[in-house]
Amino acid sequence: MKFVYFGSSGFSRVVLEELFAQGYTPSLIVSQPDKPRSRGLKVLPLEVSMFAQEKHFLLLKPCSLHSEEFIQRIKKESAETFVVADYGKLLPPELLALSGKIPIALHPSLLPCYRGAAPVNWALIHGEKETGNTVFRVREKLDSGEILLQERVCIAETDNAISLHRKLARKGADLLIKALDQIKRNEYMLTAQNEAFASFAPKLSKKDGKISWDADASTIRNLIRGTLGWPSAYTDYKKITLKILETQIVETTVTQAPATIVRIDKNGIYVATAKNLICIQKVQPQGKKPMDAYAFVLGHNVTLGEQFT
RNA sequence: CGCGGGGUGGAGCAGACAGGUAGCUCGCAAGGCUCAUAACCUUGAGGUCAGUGGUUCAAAUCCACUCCCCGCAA
Repeated sequence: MKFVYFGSSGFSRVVLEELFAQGYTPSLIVSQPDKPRSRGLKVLPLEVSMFAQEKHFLLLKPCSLHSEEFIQRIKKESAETFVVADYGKLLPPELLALSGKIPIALHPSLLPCYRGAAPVNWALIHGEKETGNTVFRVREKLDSGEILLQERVCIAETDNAISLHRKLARKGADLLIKALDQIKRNEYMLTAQNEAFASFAPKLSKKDGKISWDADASTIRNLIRGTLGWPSAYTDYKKITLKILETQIVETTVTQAPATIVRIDKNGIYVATAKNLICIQKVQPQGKKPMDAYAFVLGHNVTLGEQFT
């Protein structure tokens, strides 16, 4: 079936790779324009664009989805459907109208929960035990269209934002394929979302990664899991900003003030929280590569009783 | 030319400003102590100090250039 793929991020790239691996190749890929990113003002293509270039797919990177030129180009494509996965912009009605059959999108949450830009991160931050994928009909309003297919996915205790994104992207591709086959045969069911249960998972910002040691250990650990990759959870030790990458909870009675280092051994740095200890196992100091927390201790004379800020 | 940190035995760091024997905390190896241990004690191996050129009697250290890694910002 001929379809146009809209996507831009790393998550979207994995989905696209899976579709490609299983023989579902879009006739055209639409990604976002290259943007200056990373240090040094370099203009780099986004993940989906890079994949498209590697595989020599037709690729468009329109600045505006409303432009006459772009609309005409899509019209000419006369695709049977559109597949959207983390494109990052809403598709305007005049564009959606160009999809032969219904346009569909993949969203890595159990809609109507966690609509928006960062559903996977927020599910982890909230300590959810379960999330999922939803394939829905693209409507003008964000993540609000009728549901075609939905699949539940367990969140493991060891999952983090990176592993869960990857897991959901792979499973999501399978779900999209199922939906594409249904659309092809005109054998799909649309179920309206229950607006009463809708919730929103907004884009994260750097501030969201700041650790409050006043919270309990599991809340802190969930933040660390949910923000891994970007923006990452961080705290300050003396003048150094530390990203906290891996932790473990140690259930015990805490007598020291939150943020106090109460124990150090080869497993890492044990820090007091409002409830239980959290053992920091892996960190990344600013300007450095990720390292074992104990390695950081060795080089920086970390001592008991010191506090993170 | 967006801002900034960094590259020193296997790991993390000090030494650099005020050039002059390669240092610290670990790890590793061998031995000892111990009921025992990730504890303690002895001893040991392991470095062209990212690279190239320059200054100098002498460069990890000063100067110039190059390569690589990372944080912020976007």
